[in-house]
Amino acid sequence: MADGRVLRAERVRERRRKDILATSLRVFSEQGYWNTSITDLVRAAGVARGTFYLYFESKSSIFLELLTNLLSTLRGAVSGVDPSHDDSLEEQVVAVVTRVFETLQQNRPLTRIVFREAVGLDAEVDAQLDAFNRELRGYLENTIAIGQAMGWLREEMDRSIMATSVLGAVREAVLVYVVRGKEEVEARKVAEQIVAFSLRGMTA
Amino acid sequence: MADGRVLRAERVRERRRKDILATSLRVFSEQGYWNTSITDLVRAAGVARGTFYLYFESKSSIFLELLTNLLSTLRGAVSGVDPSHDDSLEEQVVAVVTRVFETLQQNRPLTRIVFREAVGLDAEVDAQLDAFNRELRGYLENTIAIGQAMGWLREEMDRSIMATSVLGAVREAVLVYVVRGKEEVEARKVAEQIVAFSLRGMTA
Amino acid sequence: MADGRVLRAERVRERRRKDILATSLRVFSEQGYWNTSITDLVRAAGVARGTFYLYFESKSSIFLELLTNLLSTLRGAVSGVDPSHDDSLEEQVVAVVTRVFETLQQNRPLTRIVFREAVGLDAEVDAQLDAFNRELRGYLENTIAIGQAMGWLREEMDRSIMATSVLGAVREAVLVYVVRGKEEVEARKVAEQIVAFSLRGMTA
Amino acid sequence: MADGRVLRAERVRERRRKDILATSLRVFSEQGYWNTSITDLVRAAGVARGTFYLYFESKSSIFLELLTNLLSTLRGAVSGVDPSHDDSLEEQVVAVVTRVFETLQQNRPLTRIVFREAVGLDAEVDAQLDAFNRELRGYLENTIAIGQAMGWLREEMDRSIMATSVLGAVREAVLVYVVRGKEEVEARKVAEQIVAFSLRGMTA
DNA sequence: AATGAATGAGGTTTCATTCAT
DNA sequence: TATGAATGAAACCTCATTCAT
Repeated sequence: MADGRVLRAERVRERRRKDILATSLRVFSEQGYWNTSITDLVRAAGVARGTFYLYFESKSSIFLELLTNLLSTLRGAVSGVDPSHDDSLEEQVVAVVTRVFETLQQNRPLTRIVFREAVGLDAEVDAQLDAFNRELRGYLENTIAIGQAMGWLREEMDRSIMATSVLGAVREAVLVYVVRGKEEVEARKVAEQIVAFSLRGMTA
Repeated sequence: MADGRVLRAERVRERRRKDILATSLRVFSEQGYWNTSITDLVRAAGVARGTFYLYFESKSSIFLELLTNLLSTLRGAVSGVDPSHDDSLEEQVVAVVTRVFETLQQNRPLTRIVFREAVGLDAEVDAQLDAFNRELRGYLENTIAIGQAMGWLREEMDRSIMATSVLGAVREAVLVYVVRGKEEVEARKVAEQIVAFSLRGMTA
Repeated sequence: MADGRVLRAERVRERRRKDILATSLRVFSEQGYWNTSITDLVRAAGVARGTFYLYFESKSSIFLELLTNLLSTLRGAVSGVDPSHDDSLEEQVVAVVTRVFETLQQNRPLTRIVFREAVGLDAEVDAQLDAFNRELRGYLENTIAIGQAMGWLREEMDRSIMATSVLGAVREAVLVYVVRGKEEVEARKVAEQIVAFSLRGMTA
Repeated sequence: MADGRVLRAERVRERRRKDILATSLRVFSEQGYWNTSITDLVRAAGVARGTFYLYFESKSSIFLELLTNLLSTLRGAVSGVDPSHDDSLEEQVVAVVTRVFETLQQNRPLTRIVFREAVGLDAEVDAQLDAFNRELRGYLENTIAIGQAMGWLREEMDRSIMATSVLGAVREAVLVYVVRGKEEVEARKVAEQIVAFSLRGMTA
């Protein structure tokens, strides 16, 4: 009995937390982080000022939580390539880029904020983003190294430049087609083209 | 006589304006836009609070001016390719990217702010950035169109994706080597590699 | 049966009330009234916030109750002198002061708070303190009047001043030896000296 | 010219500071420190909230300043006794007590707050009060030592108790006649009686 | 009776901008 | 023109108290 009550309370609490997170996300994405006040957040969530602080420590902490969620979802979308896999390496890379793209498409508001103004917001936020960027570059350089070892990718090209270029191409595509773009594009198609571009370039 | 006085006053005025702009740029780049107060700016410039408002309308307007300066310098660095020119098209593109890169290297503090937190700061700032981005994409798509017309670049690839990828590759390189990087890299070398990557891809 | 249940509930209730009072006293004395929050009190008592309000009306009311307890204990320690008693008047006064001193020593935490910050806390608290102070002065002036009537104390001295001085001497001793002092002093010895001082002064 | 302007501004500034101090003192003494908000202070002073912070760091800092003022005035009123002086020692002590009393009478609102709620308000405030109390006791014990050396005061009495009792008598008199009392009493008369009490006691 | 989530008034402080000098 | 004191809206956050469960 008592347990039932406690459990239910727990669920309600969790639900309320999610609500505040969700409405805050919306408000942040509409107004931008710096132009959003705690007042805006609580008004949107329909709770009292104090209630906000019952669930979150501060404005930056709720943002950090939103960011952490996105990054962890993204980490799930990124997986290493496997030369012994049935699929070709190119197909595997296309699959990863597609998943990343889809993940971001499914989290457009959040993607929008993170891409627009996450940088320089807060020391902890910066640290998380830096860490994620390092992970991404590490993953990319590693993948490129495998490709080079297999004789698939050119040996003479600087790995750092290649990783940078690929990352930039993907990032810009996200900016153009997810953050700025109005209508949704087909993730797989974009991914295929970016990968084709990255592998074979533009020359005929 | 009076004219001399007026002229001199004009020069003094112009000089002071430049001073405030320069010190504000430094402070913004050190602390970030949102963490910088008018107090910080006037203290750094050594003028009174009121004086600041004699020269600039508001905190966001001085930032807008700094941004406008950078964008106009960048516009100068970007020039169209000319098929009838002596230099090869690739050489011309490398030259443009090199100039852009060098320009940003020479304006590191400003580049840093613009890349980190210019977005979402203010409607006018956003508009300027959007316009510039559109210009860049337009220039790129145009260049690609020329390349395709000459049979130099693949016909079957989506121009928008190509423009996006190239722009992203350059932007990321700026982020990595100018904004984040500690030591200065050789602009020409980076440009050559990005262009090589973009034209011929990574595959052997 | 039912009666037994009711009685037991009553006892539990009383016990819990005492618990909250006791832990609150400790917390108040450690942190001071104004630096103590209801959160501190309920955390220390191990009850829910709402429970606190089942037993006490407000933060100031629990303090008032603590104060009332101390004052009523103190009232018990103060008793009138009796000229027809076997003990000398001086001995009787020494006994009273000793008892007061001991009472306060036994309630150091409470004494500490009352002496430090009871004043200006709340209208009702102020009223209680005023009433007690008036009682004390009344008792003292009365005792002095008896002494004067018996020819024991000087006629020409202002009774109000004498009462004030004695009260102040005792109060300061409490401040120095109970509130501020680390180690416990012997109540009787202090009492004897204060009385000696008050009766015969410092001159040789 | 410029100097005149600067000087005048300085004076205005100083005047405004004094104004805020004076009205704050009044409000504190009327409502008590803890029941007074910055809003109360600025409303009473007729300045904007921000203006307050132009002159004072915080609520506790303005209180600290008021306290420091009173303590420094009091320090001026307390001076050592001099056995070789023409006036008798008793007369000298009476003079000191009178001056202290008068000083406090002239600063009734401030005296009221300090006596009522200065303790436990803030670490720095506590430190100042502690230091002053130690000074007072030191001065008193020293004076008593001189009296004992001259054979004027009893040797067998504990100096600490004597100092405590005298200090308490004076403090209580201040409480009764300055802090609580409605009409002003004659400082000299009270001082004479307290000193008489302290020197020769109450017995006939 | 007991709980603790929710409330919202009110706290202190900051800061972009104005304006009298 | 230059100054910097003054402004006051609005920021973030706390906490005594209430109330649905």
